[in-house]
Amino acid sequence: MTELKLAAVSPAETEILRILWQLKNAAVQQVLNQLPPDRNITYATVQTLLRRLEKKGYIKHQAQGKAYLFYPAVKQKDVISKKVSDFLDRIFGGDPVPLMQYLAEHGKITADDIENLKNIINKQKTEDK
Amino acid sequence: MTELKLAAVSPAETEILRILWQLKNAAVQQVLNQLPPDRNITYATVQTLLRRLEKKGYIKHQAQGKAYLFYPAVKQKDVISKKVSDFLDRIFGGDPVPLMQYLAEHGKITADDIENLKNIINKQKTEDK
DNA sequence: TGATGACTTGTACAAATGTACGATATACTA
DNA sequence: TAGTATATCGTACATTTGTACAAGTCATCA
Repeated sequence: MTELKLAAVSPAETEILRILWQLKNAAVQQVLNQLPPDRNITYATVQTLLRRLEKKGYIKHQAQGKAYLFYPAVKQKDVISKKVSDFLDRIFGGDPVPLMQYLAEHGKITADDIENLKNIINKQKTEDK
Repeated sequence: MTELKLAAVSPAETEILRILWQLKNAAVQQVLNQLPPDRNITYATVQTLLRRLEKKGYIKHQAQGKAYLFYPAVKQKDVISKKVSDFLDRIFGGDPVPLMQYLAEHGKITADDIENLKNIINKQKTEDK
């Protein structure tokens, strides 16, 4: 249970962080390219977001020639954990079931996905923490 | 597909709105009581949040003696739809599966819940929009 | 070597957010 | 009817957030 004692990640920052996790590491430009086409945002803005994430301690960077290569400094799981739990509290009072339901109804979830979930929770019952 | 053309609901506002949906209608004090005990927030703050929600068009009120009785003016489904989809985009690039997975792993989901989900998606296949 | 272009740094700034105080109005009680 | 508790209203205010320009820097190419 690694507690995250860092300043909160804002929504826009989360978006950037997600891309960094995905690419492992990236320069400003690469992050920008990875954003959805309809996401109108400039190079400068992405840069600011990265700077802020670094200041908050979520990412680090290393020089790579002229540019900086940014990379995550925190475990994805920890950040997601906090984000999801906050989100759940706010919108469903903490109960995950309605969210699952919502996703099943509107989230392009397949029967296979459900099968996998079943396996996940079965495995957990086995481990029986 | 009712488009919500209202100003975005902030996280703190969402929390209040959720309680209003739950109680159908409530005065400031009742909303305050419904908040988690560890949620340190004053009467005045809840009041401000309610005022903002009303200004944004998400709730309305009617006088009830000295106090106001607030009640939702938008469908829960519409707000949740937008919130979840934004959240998903930011944190998982829009893919609902990782979130489902996360919930299954950490979300106190039971085998029965999964069974219900299966029914939901099966029914959808049937409707086959 | 000097210009070109890609980068970083410094800075800005309006709007949104979270939080709440003080003043005023009002219903109820003794 | 006067006092008390309870509400609303007007305001405030520090931060955070989203977004971005302009100036300075440095590697590379012609």
